[in-house]
Amino acid sequence: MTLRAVGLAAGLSHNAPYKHFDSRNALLAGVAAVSFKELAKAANAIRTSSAPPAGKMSQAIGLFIDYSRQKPARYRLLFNNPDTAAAGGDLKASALETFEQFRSIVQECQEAGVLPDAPSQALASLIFASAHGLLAMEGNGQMHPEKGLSNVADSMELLLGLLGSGQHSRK
Amino acid sequence: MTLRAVGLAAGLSHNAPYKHFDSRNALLAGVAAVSFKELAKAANAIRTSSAPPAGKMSQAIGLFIDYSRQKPARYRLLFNNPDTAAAGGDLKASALETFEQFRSIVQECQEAGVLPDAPSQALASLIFASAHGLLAMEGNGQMHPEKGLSNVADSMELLLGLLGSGQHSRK
DNA sequence: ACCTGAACACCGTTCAAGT
DNA sequence: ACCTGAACACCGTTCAAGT
Repeated sequence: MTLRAVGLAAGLSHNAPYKHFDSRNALLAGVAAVSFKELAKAANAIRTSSAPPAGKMSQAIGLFIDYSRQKPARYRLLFNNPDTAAAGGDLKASALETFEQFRSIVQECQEAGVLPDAPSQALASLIFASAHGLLAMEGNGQMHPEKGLSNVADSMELLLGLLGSGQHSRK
Repeated sequence: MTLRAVGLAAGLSHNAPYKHFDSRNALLAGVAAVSFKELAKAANAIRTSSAPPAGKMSQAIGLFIDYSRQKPARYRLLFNNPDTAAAGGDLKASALETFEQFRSIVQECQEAGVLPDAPSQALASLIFASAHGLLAMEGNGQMHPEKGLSNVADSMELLLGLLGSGQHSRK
């Protein structure tokens, strides 16, 4: 993404963006902030739905997978960018809210006996990091069938299945 | 990394690199190729050591963690770069060999009953992707203690512990 | 208040020319 | 065979100037 292309797309000069943002990074931080707000909203809709815990988990994972595939550059901006991670304010708040929705779903799964006992934050972080790693590899084109890893969704199902087996439902 | 800096560091002109590599990407692919060869060698040393399977697994994970921390840019070049992933030849061969060493260690762990039954390739890919996701987040500065995820090694121990529990040693 | 145009210091890359 | 210097088409950023 070049600032010159942004100006052109807006029908303005190549440095018109500077009248609205301090720098290229500031513009990207603005984009990341509104994107994280959307994502937090979508995650909240999943968490507050009437689906069973395991269903919410699948939907949440699906949300990240779809986002990464439909908007790969945006996904990288949100989840694979040091500058975005270093930001504070609204951006950080929305990012933490998104994670909190996910953590809450993990906790529901634990209470339903489909995920093992462990601090829900640590387990949620681990599951998210796994999805993130798989999506990063897919985005980089590292998903070779030779590695037995040709599908993010299947890999996440394997993970959740292995974590879930050995659990007993406490319903 | 700029080609001009490379030329300067070698005491040559800014475009001397073009006499040895077709482009900036080609130079980076060359660096990636030798780096993957080193990594494959280190992974092989771990696999053929006399440590128990679980110990080899810890050492292999530690190898990636140390590499990411000591040479973060190199780690990203090897594991987070579309151009590197798209390369073939020596580079691809060394990358696949590194993965094969890791897969073999995973299989040993399965046979020792410390990792669950599953296709070893799929399980190895999943475990590696998890480590990769955690390392990417650490490298981006996304490892906030607020998320209960302040340490890559601890998170991987949690993963391996959860995968291992429910297994019975078959020795 | 918002925008433009020229300019600056960088890039990767190309190419003619040197030894 | 290997290297250099000038040049080209890009960047992000700055700044004086326009309305």
